Amino acid sequence: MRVSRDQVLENKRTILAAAGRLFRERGFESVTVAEIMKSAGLTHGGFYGYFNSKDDLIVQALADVLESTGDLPPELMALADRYLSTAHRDSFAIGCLFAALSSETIRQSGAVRAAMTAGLKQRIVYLSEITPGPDERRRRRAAIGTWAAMVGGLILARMTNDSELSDEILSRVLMLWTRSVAL
Amino acid sequence: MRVSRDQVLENKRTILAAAGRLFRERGFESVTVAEIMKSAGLTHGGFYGYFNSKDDLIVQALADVLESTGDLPPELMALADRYLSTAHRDSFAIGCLFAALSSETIRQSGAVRAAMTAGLKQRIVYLSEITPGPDERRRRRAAIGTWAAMVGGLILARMTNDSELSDEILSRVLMLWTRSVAL
DNA sequence: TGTACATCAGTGAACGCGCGTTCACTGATGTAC
DNA sequence: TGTACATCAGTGAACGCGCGTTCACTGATGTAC
Repeated sequence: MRVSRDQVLENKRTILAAAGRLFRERGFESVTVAEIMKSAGLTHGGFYGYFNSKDDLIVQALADVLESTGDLPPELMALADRYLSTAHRDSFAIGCLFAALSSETIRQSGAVRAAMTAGLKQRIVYLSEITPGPDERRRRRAAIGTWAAMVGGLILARMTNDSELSDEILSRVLMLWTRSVAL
Repeated sequence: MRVSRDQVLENKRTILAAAGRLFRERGFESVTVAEIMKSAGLTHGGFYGYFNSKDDLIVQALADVLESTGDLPPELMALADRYLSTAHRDSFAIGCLFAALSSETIRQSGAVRAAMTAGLKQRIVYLSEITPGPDERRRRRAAIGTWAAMVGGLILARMTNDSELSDEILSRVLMLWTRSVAL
């Protein structure tokens, strides 16, 4: 059942996208290779034609998600508004990789952590650019603080099973640093 | 090989402490029941005399860690200084539960998430008390923002495998909100 | 352009292995007299 | 207080099950003429 070369390329993209979604939804460990392949419309046996191991897939899937950042708002308020929205909180599968997988990444291989680190650096640079401030050092410092608060807020809002507290965390984190940016 | 009732109570404490350490170090899934029991000086077969399941142990171990908060500094600066220290970043096993397990907790059972939520509420209340501010609403809002930034900062600092960036995140998050508190 | 063969992407059964959980057994602790 | 028996915490072998990974096979694609 050989398929065309174009089909191979498309299959790889499909597998990576499925893995990116599933990992964010359920974490690295509980998602199986067979599930990912099925989600991509294939059987598990073909997996090792595309990747050396599950770990190899994780690295490539993370890089894939981090590269295709989608449409980031070019303005800080809009970005924070969207990032700290209940919609983002409730959509793991297509949401922020850091909020979904950060504490699991800690225990992954060096290659996985390197992929996440590269993405983190990109985001800090991007945030620095759209953050107001008198000079680059202070803009970068503010950007790191903002990013930490947003990621931490989203993670805590997702962690709790008390929906009222969850909403409160999102809105208060947003409110708090909105004011500090306005200063 | 029956043991005394006092020994039973002590064994349970030992098991919970070992589980608390191991889970923070390596996550819920990759730590095995046998490992936990061995770490407590017992064999795995005895596990189900103490707990109904691994999930039951997770719930109890989290509650155990969250109750024995240890010695929290009564002053905000000291707390943040310690929380965002490189020492805390590098000691998973005895460090903050939220930074170590937050994104894994999201996928756990309702009972596990409830245990973490209770701990989260306690911390927010405690932080509100030691946070300066004109009224309670604003102190609580500041406390939630501070906590989000601290947890997020620690998680991102642990996630990256670039030690320079990691140090930078810790120090800049600390610096940033130190200034906002001082305002 | 059409045909014959070589290549190789995908299939699905099978493999080890490790894990959570169960269970018959052991022997020290607790109890009744 | 001392003795005889019942209890039950702990042991370690065994069980299913699911997972990552391998492999012989299939048949459509790509290539050489």
